[in-house]
Amino acid sequence: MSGYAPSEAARRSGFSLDTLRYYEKIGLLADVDRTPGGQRVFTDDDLGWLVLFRCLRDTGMPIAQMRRYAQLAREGEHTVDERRELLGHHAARVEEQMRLLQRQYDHLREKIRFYERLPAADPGLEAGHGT
Amino acid sequence: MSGYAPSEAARRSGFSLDTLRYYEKIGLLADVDRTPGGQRVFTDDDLGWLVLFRCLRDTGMPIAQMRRYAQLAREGEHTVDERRELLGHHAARVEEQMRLLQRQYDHLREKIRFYERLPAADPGLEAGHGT
DNA sequence: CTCCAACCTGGAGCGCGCTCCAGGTCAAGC
DNA sequence: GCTTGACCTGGAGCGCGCTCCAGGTTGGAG
Repeated sequence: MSGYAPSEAARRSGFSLDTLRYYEKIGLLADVDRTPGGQRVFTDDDLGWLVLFRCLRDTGMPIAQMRRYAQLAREGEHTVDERRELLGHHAARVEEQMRLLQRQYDHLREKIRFYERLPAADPGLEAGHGT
Repeated sequence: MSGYAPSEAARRSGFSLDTLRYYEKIGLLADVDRTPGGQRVFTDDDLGWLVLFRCLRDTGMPIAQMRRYAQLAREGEHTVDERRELLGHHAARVEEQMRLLQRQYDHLREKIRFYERLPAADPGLEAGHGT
């Protein structure tokens, strides 16, 4: 149920092996278990963290902030408020990001609609900036 | 109506002066007008391009692809199909990007809801991976 | 005519998030 | 016991998209 080889953890998390090692090196993942010989063994808990990191990364959180979150979580219960605030602020930024993306997507779609009306079009419609 | 100093173009486009020069250097903006003394003068058409570049950039298009688009547009009418296709493919990627962002945002919100139920909570609810 | 802020060029440097490499170790299957 | 593929470490390198710098020029205001 628990105890995954590095390659298995990579497969399950979708991060590369190098990225997993990198995340440990910079302190995102801490205290990863080892075999007596020194090879990593990832737990379900580690995989849970990786799911979270993927979520935060995909929503554009810089690694420094993920590190801060992870450190707070390791410090224990008394950092709960700060963690909630950190995630809350991030969520607000993501909302803004989504609005911007939607707006620019609409622009893009409009531009494409312009092209789609062209085939039957009069030359002379060229509306600047590359049509 | 037309003919903006660099600083004015920067203000209007939201790109820095350095970025404007960089975009010209790499061939995104081509044939920017100059004063006899060599200083740039941006036209409304240039600003139109910059609006487009901002749209593409904000939606995650790599610069190399913007360059390709701009070059096609400069080559004339016969590249219209390819340009439409390029934008269409990009739009599809953007849609995927929006879906992912939404999904991860939902995850994030769920995590935050967990924190918001904590204040009145029993200790012992700590659900791993940093709560 | 003088001043000075805005502009020019070529090229180096940076911040981010990995990714790759060399040279060595570990461990499961035969 | 041997082989071999997965794994280890430390550190260098990379791709992207700018950003900054030095050292010099321009051009409008007074």
